[in-house]
Amino acid sequence: MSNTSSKLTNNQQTVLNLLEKSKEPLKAYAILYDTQKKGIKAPLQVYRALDKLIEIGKVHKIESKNSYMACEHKNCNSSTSTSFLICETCDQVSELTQKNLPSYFAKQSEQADFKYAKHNLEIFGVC
Amino acid sequence: MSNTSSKLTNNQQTVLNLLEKSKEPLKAYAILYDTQKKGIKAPLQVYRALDKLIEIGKVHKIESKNSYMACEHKNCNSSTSTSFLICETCDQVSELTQKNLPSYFAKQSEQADFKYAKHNLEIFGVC
DNA sequence: AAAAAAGTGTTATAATATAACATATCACTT
DNA sequence: AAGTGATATGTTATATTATAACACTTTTTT
Repeated sequence: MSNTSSKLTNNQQTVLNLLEKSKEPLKAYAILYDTQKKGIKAPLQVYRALDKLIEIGKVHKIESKNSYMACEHKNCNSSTSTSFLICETCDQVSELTQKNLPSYFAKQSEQADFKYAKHNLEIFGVC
Repeated sequence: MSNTSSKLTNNQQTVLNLLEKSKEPLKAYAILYDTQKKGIKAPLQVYRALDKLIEIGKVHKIESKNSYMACEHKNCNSSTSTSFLICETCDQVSELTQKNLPSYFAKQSEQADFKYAKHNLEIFGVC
């Protein structure tokens, strides 16, 4: 079965629903706490759901915060590059949607003899 | 005393020396292990040294790898933005030195009604 | 020398994440 | 519809990463 059409399992859907309702990124153990009533009982169940959701591009990890957020883009189905705007005042995170970032970074990388594959960009500031 | 002229303490110098010798970024507990002969015995000693070194800009954290590396730039004394080229083949990490990245990101951010302050960029590929 | 600031050493513990394994479910082929 | 392989689950235990708290020491400034 291809990733892009995969139906989510119960645990995956439970975690995704929670993340989609949240205004800020959530930490794994916060997700665990908030999904206990839905039958998720152990960290591994959360991490496994997150792994899959990240793999299919529905969720991104914000590395500098060890937090996870639902992808804001409709029908996203890739888990490659990510670009975030992280508000240091209100903790909200939004995605920067710049189609040309990869090519820009590819060019910059090339000047350093480096072959660009993907990136993670975290911009901090105030929204 | 100003940060820029601060002499390092023994623990700080020990950790910095190790990072400067290393070809790849090191994890905190690897640093701990490698500095035991120099008298560093507990995780906190490592983390405290790292905190200070990061604060004065001598060390950067690579968030996606929970690893730390010495800054490659001479006389670096700031701990603001960081930009890395991370080789997925050999695990080496180098810093991208692009003076114009901050202004580029500031411009991109502005288009999303976001006030840029600093950034962390991690580019993955092959060196 | 006194006071303030920064760093140390130590123990304990918090927070984040994965290993291992037995079982169950899914979805495709025949 | 049964067999098969891939994927997901539930569970316990444990690994990895990082900080809290506290008494003490050293350094810097006054």
